[in-house]
Amino acid sequence: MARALSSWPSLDGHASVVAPRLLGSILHGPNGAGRIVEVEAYGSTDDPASHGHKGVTERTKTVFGPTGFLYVYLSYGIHSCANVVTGPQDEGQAVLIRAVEPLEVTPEITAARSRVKRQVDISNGPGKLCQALGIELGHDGIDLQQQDSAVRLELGDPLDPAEIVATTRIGISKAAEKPWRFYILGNPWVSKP
DNA sequence: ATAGAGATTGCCT
DNA sequence: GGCAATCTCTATA
Repeated sequence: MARALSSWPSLDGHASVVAPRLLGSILHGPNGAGRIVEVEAYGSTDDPASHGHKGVTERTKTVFGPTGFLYVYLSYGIHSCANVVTGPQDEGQAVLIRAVEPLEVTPEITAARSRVKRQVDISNGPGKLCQALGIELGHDGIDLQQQDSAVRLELGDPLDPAEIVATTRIGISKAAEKPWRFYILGNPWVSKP
């Protein structure tokens, strides 16, 4: 039995495998673009901390959709957080983008993050980068591979493993021991080096 | 129906 | 360092 080929083969693996592969890639949003410097993997049935763990809901249906699509959810009822759907379709896996380094701090980004004091506070957190790049709930479910999407992903070459740090995830209580947070060693935009 | 936790952030003391 | 803001989902009645 062959299953349908993924439209984006390099993302068609377990989130914990795909996550480090996304480091160094460019995320484009309405306000500008940023280089991904920190991510976290969320699995499905193997990961109690994942939104996909308990099956499809109105909020999480995108996670069970095609690989390479954007999953945006509202965190604490306030902040948008952006994820890349990975893994075989219908499994409910995704990679949370936790921090980006802006390629250029555009006027739109500055306006969206006008209260920051330190430069890195523009986008060194999952809610912050969404606000900076202009990613909102309404972008949930769009195809990151399409060139004309409001939010899209430009895959870069895989980084040297020596540049990547793997450690535990932040802000969760379940499955907190899994080393599924990945960031670029020495990058100042990482939220918690 | 109601209560409580949650992949966060920013302002307060 | 503490805590409010405020949406979604789950558990309990």
